[in-house]
Amino acid sequence: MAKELKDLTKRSENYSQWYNELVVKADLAEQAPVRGCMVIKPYGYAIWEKIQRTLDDKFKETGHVNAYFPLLIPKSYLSREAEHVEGFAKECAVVTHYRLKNAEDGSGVIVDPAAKLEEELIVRPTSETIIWATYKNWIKSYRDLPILCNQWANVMRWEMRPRLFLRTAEFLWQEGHTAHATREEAEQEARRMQTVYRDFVEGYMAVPVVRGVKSETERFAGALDTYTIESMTQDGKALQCGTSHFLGQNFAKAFDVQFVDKDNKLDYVWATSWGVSTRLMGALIMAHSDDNGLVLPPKLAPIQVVIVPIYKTAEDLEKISAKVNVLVDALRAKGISVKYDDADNKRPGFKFADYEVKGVPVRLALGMRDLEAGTVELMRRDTLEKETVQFEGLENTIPALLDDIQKAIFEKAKAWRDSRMVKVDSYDDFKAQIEAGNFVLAHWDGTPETEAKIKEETKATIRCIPMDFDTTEEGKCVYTGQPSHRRVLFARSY
RNA sequence: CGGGAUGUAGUUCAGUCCGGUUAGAAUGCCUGGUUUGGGACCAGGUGGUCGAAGGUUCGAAUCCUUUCAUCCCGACCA
Repeated sequence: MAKELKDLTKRSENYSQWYNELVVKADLAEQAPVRGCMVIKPYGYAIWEKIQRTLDDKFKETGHVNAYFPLLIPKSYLSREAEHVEGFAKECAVVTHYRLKNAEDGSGVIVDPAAKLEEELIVRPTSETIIWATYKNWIKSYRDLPILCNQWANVMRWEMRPRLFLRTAEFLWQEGHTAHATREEAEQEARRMQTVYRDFVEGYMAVPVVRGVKSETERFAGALDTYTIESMTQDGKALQCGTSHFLGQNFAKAFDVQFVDKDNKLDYVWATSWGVSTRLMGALIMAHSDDNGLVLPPKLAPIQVVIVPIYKTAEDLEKISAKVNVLVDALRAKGISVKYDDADNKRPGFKFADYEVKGVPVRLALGMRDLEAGTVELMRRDTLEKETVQFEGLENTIPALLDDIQKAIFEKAKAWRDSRMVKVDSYDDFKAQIEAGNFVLAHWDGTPETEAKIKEETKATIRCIPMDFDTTEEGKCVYTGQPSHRRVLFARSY
């Protein structure tokens, strides 16, 4: 580990390459020796764990419980809901056999043809089908409702073009699946989880998002409504960070899940499903990082403060350590994650660069000069500003500094995103603004045909109909000139 | 699955057009020493069945055929 770590491609030169290099050099993940799959390395996983833990708490607060359903789904389940199959069939991995054997010519193991499965099994691309086949047995009466389950799991979608964190054949996620007695309650649940996601992504990841509802074509396969939160990457594309679906009674009907209501009438259950994945890591990286590497919001940084000693002799190091250890204990007592890197086999300059690539929010450097003057050099990763401050009292100022960095990162990302969200009223302007990498608010006649034409001609899709700000306004479709009652958000996307 | 490119050391690549000593560089890694306030330096060392299979040839990283894999641009997608 050394020079190879840094020397990132500049973001402006080749965004994809910069992103890939950053993921690898920041030690977050790497390509697995399996097609389209990813190894999440300990440092990357530490961030994911923080995301997991925080979200899981939010789910519990909103009354949800965790459960686990099988990885393998009988093929026939998938075909129960017509739209659902159509959406996922093309990207499913299929298990056809259950045994290997040694090849007779000694060339290794082969699939045993005698062990062919009667019915093939699908590696879950999502769990609606297996879960609804299970819920059928759990639900008889309105007294069994609502069911508010979540599962943390891996899923597999045989994607054509994998990209670390953003799109891999296998990914980790969380999928909530709820069952309700009434339509209103289910719709409310779907919207509630969308706001849970928004609050998390903005509050913890410091990534600003546009909350909205998907157009018919962009909807989840089998949903009546898909609610989304969309973030912006630094190359001006939209990234779907989380989705929450109102599934209506589609799955209940497909899996025959009926319950007896208070009036002793039989009805189908109302459903939602919602999820976020390790793609959030991609959103995080693409929202904040700079040419020096990752920039992590303090709330998710595995290491919030790193301390680097600068010394010549073992005695010097001892003196520095004695002083630093007191601070380390004081900070840890306040719940701050601190690393004192006194490793003797790397030089300070190397450590500086290394922790910069890894996005550690605050760095303290302490040498003999500081020891005599009672000072310390403090650098914040988001601005890269260095200043020499008094050592005494640091344990009191650092928590506030971390809060400050958290806010600053969000504000910076938001200001930048806002500056790239433009209203557009002509198709020429529309094309120019999309080409420039902006989010475009434009009138649309509401038809899938127009949506498809625009996508074909500009590669821009409707990301959502925004919900957090009012876009209601009379106007004319930017493409057809037909009347429109509100603007919708267009962008190119990942 | 269409269009383009590339497979040579852990990594990034040179060498391939025009076949010919023992296949190179940088970087990493290991050892020793000097260093240490922004990615150290010197010396020595380790490391490659040239993606795989077949063919042409006295001789193949280099030419031919087949195949596999990866990357980029599309289509698909959290």
